[in-house]
Amino acid sequence: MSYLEGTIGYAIRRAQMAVFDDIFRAFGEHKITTAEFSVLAIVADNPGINQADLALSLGVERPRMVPIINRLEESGLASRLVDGQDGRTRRIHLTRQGEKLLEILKARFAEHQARMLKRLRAGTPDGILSDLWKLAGR
Amino acid sequence: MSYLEGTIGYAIRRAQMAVFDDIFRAFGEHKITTAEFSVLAIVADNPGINQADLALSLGVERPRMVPIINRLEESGLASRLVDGQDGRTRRIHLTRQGEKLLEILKARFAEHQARMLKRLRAGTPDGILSDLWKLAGR
DNA sequence: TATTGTTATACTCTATAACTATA
DNA sequence: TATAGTTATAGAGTATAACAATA
Repeated sequence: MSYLEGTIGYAIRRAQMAVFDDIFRAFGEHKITTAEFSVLAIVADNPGINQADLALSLGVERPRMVPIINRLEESGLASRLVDGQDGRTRRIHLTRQGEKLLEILKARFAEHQARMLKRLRAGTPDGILSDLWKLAGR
Repeated sequence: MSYLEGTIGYAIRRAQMAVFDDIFRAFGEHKITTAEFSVLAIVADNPGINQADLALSLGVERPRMVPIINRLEESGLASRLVDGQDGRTRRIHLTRQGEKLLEILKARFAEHQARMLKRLRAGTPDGILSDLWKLAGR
């Protein structure tokens, strides 16, 4: 094992590349990014959440939300609703179509996660580095 | 734990964000990116490696190497040497300065990795998800 | 003054395709 | 034809700063 392969930083990067690749393939024809999927999932669990809180949940800055929610809105998956009490905040909800798509994506995601857990079960358990490299597909 | 927090994909993204953040802070005033550090480390272990093989090692496309090695060369950390036998390939070597900086960065990196391993040892061991969230700092 | 959402801007990371020089 | 490196280009993803509307 090279120096780099013994570092958590490098191993986690390679693992994330492989995991995200598998998710993207799992979503297939729906062409939904992991960021969009995350927003759909959070909104489903927190109907009416605003964009600032969404950004906080995802650990990104507020402006990041604008293009993501724009695209979800344009695709008819989510909607912005101006709050009755506070005209500044937009409350995000899933449309019926968004809820339906999320169910499909969650099923695909479950298959993906099962594949990843299967990789982890392969070989002998041996700590985080070994786990990360298993996720990376090695 | 929310639906998203139970997914490997989301946990690994948050973990990578936290790990890379810690590395960047560890490198501090040297302002070296993880990609540059990776190249320095691979070249140190494989003096004379060419750019195509570097790209292969890192799992990125060849054009990615150009700006990275440009910057290392401009900073006086690495050098391109046209191969004597094959005029197409450039053999990458570290300069004395590059070797010296790499030693410093490796020391900083060791402290970083110790911090990460300390996080992993916190609490009860409970599989990859728990490990990833520990890396993420939660 | 402070906050929500937005716009403007820029920078990094990344890939693909096409080019050049060599083989 | 094929390969190594490069250039050109484009598209994500991200952040910061400044703005408009609202509180």
